Amino acid sequence: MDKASIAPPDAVLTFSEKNFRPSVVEGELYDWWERSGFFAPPATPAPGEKTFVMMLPLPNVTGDLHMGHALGFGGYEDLMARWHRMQGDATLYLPGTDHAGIIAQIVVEKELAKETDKKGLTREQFLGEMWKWMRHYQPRIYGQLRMLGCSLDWSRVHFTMDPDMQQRVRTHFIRLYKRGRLYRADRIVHWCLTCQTTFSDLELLHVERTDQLSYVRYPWADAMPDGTPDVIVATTRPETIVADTAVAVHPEDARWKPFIGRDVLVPLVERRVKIIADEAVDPAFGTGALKVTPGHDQTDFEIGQRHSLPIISAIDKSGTMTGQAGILSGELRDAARARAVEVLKQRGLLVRQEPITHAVGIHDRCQTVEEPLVMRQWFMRMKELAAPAIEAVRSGKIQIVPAYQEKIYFEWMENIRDWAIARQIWWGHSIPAWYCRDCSEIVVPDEDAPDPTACPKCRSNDLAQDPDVLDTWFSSALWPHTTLGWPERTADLARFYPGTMLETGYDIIFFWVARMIMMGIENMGDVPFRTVYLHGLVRIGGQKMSKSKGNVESPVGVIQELGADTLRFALVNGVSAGADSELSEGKLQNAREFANKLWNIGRFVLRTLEARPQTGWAADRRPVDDAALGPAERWILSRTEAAIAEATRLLETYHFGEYVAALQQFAWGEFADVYLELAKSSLRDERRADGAARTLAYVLDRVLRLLHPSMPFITDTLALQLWRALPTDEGAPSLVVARWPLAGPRDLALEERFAVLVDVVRAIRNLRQAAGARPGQRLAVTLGGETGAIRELADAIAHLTQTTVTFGGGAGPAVVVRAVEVRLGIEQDAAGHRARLERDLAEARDALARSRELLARPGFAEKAPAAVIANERAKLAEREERVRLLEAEIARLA
RNA sequence: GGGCUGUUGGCUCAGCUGGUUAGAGCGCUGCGUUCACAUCGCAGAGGUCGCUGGUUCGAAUCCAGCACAGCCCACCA
Repeated sequence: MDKASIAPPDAVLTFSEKNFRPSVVEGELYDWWERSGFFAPPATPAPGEKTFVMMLPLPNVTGDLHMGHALGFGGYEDLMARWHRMQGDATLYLPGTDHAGIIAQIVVEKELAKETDKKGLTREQFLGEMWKWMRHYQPRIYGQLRMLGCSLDWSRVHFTMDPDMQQRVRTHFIRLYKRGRLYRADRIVHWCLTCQTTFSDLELLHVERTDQLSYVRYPWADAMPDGTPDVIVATTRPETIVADTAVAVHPEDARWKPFIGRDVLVPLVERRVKIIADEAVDPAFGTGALKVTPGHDQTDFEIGQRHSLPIISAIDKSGTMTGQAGILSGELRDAARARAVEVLKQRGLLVRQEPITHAVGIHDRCQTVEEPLVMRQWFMRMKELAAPAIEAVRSGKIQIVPAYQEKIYFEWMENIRDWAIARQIWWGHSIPAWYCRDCSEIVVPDEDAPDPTACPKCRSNDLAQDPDVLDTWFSSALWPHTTLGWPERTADLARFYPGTMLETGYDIIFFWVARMIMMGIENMGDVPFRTVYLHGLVRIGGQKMSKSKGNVESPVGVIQELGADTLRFALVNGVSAGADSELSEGKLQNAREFANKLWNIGRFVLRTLEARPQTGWAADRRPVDDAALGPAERWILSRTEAAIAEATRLLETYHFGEYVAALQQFAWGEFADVYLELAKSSLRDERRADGAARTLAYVLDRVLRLLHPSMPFITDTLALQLWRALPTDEGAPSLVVARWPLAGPRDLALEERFAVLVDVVRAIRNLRQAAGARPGQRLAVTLGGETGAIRELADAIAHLTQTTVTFGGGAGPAVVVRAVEVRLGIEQDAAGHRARLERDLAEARDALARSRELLARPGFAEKAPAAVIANERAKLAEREERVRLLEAEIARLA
C-alpha cells in the first residue's frame, strides 16, 4: 500500500485554537493512522530490516479498560512500539482479547439472571448467549484501545475463542497428551462451592480469619497402661473428623514416639485408625498430634499418599455432608461443624475450644472459602516444562526488568506444582478427550483426526466427551505463537517468532508470563520473547484501585476530558519499573498543562514561519553553523542534540519515567522558557531572523519526534501542520512512520557559558526584585570579573532580564563570572542587598572550608581519580575567589 | 515460616555502576503578566536521604543489623 496516498484529515491540519483540544483531533488521527496501514508490518521483511514484536497482554473481553491497562498499554507498550517503529524496525504490536473463562461466565450469568426467560438454559443455549455478549463487549474494548492511541495491528487481531484458535488449543492439548505431559488422576483440588468448579493453586488466595480451634480427645482403641496420655488433636474443622483415617505426629516428637503404630478411635464414627509419623506435622502446634483427613485437606492428602491411607469423601460438591459422614450426613458444611461440636461435647470428647486467627483459602474470583475435594481431574506435569524455562532466564536469554523479579520467578518455578487445567464450567475451550462408558478408556484423537466415535480398545460406540473446559490461562499461555498461526508454519510465525518484548503487570508473572515461556519453549523450541518488562499497580489516593473502594477512575473518562496524551504522559511520569505508582490529580494537571505548552510552542513557531520565505529550508534539516546563527541558536541546537542523546539512552535502558520527565524539562524549561524568549529578540533583527526561524522549526521538529512515543496525538497534529508549512527532507507522511533522530555534535563550551548566563540572569533578576524594579523599567547593571566568556551573550542577558548590561571587564580566572552578582553595580540602592551578601559570604566560607578539608584529607590525593581531584582544585580556586570578591564588595558598601 | 520491595522537603516520586551545591511535579510564599500559552512568567522558602554500625580519602548510593510499611510464596491443622 502506498502509505502516503491517504491525505491526513482536514480537522487535524486546520485545528488552530488557542488551547489544544484533544477531542477534535484524536479520533480523526487514529482512523487515518490505521487506514494508512502504519501499524501493519508486512510478513515479508525488507532487506536488513529488524523486527520488534510485542503481544498486547490480552484484556478480558468482558471488561472495560482500567488504569492498569492504560498504564501498560498506553503508557509503556505503545511508547515502545512507536519508538521502535520510528527506528525503522518492522513493528508488530498484536491485539486481541481473552475469553476470560469463569469471569466472563459469571458476568453473563448475572446479566441473564435479570431476564426471566433466560433461566434454565441448556448448555448450547447458554453458549449462544455467551457469544452474543462477546460480540457486544469486544468492539467496546477494542474501541477503548484505539482511544488510548495504541498502534496495534488490527489486521492481525485475535480472540482466544475464535474457531481457528480453538483448533490450535485442541492441537496443543493433544500433543501434550501424546507426549505424556498431561495426566488424569484422583487428586485433591480446590473446589469452589459458589462457582461449582475447581481452580488452580494460583487462584487460591488466603485471608486471615478467626475461628474456633477445638481440642478433641481420640480415645485409645485398646487398653493402655495407667498414666498413658490422652490423644488430643486440635482442629478448626471438626466436621471433617468423620473422614479421618489416621492421627499423625512428628517422628522425632518424644511425647508421641512411644505410641507410633498404636490405634485410636475416631470420635463420632468410632473408626479404628493408626497413629503415624510424618515430617509434615508441626510438633509445636496444639498437642503435636494432627488428625489426618486425606479427603478434605491438602496436607492431609499428601500425608495420606505417603502412608497409603484410605480417602473418605465426607463432603460433596454442593457442600453437603455425604453418606460417609455418619451422624452428620445430610447437613450443610457449616451446620455440620456446629453439630459435630455439640455431639463431641455431649460425649465428653471436647476438651476445650479457643479462638484462633489463621489463613483460610478463598477463591480469587468470588471470595468463597474453598473446599478441598478429591476428584478425578486433568493435570499438567510442570517440573520438566519448568526446567528449560528456568534456564532461559538464568542464562540471560530472557531478561526480566526489574531484575529482582527474576528471583521471584525462580522461587516459584523451582517449586512448581502440577497444574489443574480443567474447569467445570461451560464457557471455554473443550477438552478433546472422550471416555468409553464400557471400558473407561481415555480416548484422545490424533491432532488431525476428527472427533472419535468408537473406543479403540473395546470397540464400543458409547463414548462421552469430557464435559469440562480448559483453564483460561491454558490458551493464553499459547498467545505468542498461536496468534501467528501455529501449528502451521506461516510466514508470520517465521518472521515474528520469537518476539521481542513482553510488557505486563507483575501480578501475572506466574499466571501468564511463566506459562508463556514454558509453552513457547515446548511448542516452538524457543522462548516467546527476549525481555519482560513488568510494571506496578496504579494507585489513586494512596490506595489500590478496586470497585469496592469506589476509587476506580476510568481511563476512558480521563481521555474524554483531558485527552489520551495527557493520560499517557501522566501515568508514566516519574515511575520506575516494577514500582507501584500514584496517579494524582496534580500529575494529570501537570501533563495537561504540558500538552498545552507544547501546543503553544507549536503555534508560536508556525506563526513565525508564516511570515517568512523559506527557500532552501527543511524542518528536519539542522541549520548550519553560519553567520545567521547567533549564540542562542547554537546553544539550543547543541542542547537539542543533548536531549536526543538523553532520550535515546533512557529509552534503551527502560527508564520511561525519566524519559518523559527529561523531555518535559527540555521542551518547557529550555526550549520554551529560554530559547523562545531569546528568539523573539533575534526575530526582530533581520540579520538573524532567518537563523532563528530555521532553528525554531528544527528544534520543534526534534521535540515532536522525541515526544511522539508518549504523546502521539498532539505531536502528530503539530508535525503535520509544521511539515505543511515547511516540508521535511525525509518526507514522512506522519510522525508515526518518521525517523527517530540521531544525536549530532554538541558545543559543550557554549553550553557551559550558557549555564553561566542562566546564573547571571537569575542574579540580575534577583537584584531587580530586591531593588524593587518595576517591570519594563530599565536598569543599568555592570558585570565585573572575567566576563569575556559571556560577552557575546550580552543581548541575551539584556533580553531575558529587561536590563541594560555593561561589562566592567577585568582579567582573572574564568570562574570569577560565577561570582558576578557581587559586582553588579545597580544604580539605585537595593534594600537588603548587604544582608544578602553577608549570607552569601557565610555560605561561601563554609563551601571553601569543605573544599580545603577534602583536599587536605589523608589519602585523597593518592586514591581519588585525577578528574575528581582536578575538579576539586578548580572548585577550591573558585570558592577562594568568591569569598574574596564578597569580602571586597561588603567592604566597598561599608 | 520463607522471600521480595520500599522508607529521600507538606504530598507523589526520581536519583543509588560511591565523587560538583541531592532533583522533578504538585502544594506553599512573594512579585508580575495585552503582544505563543493565566492550562502563563519570575523569584523564593522547605531535605541530618528511616535508625545504628561497618567498608572507604569520600556513602542517599556498597555491606551488616534493626525499626516501620507494603507485597508475594507456604501443607501450621
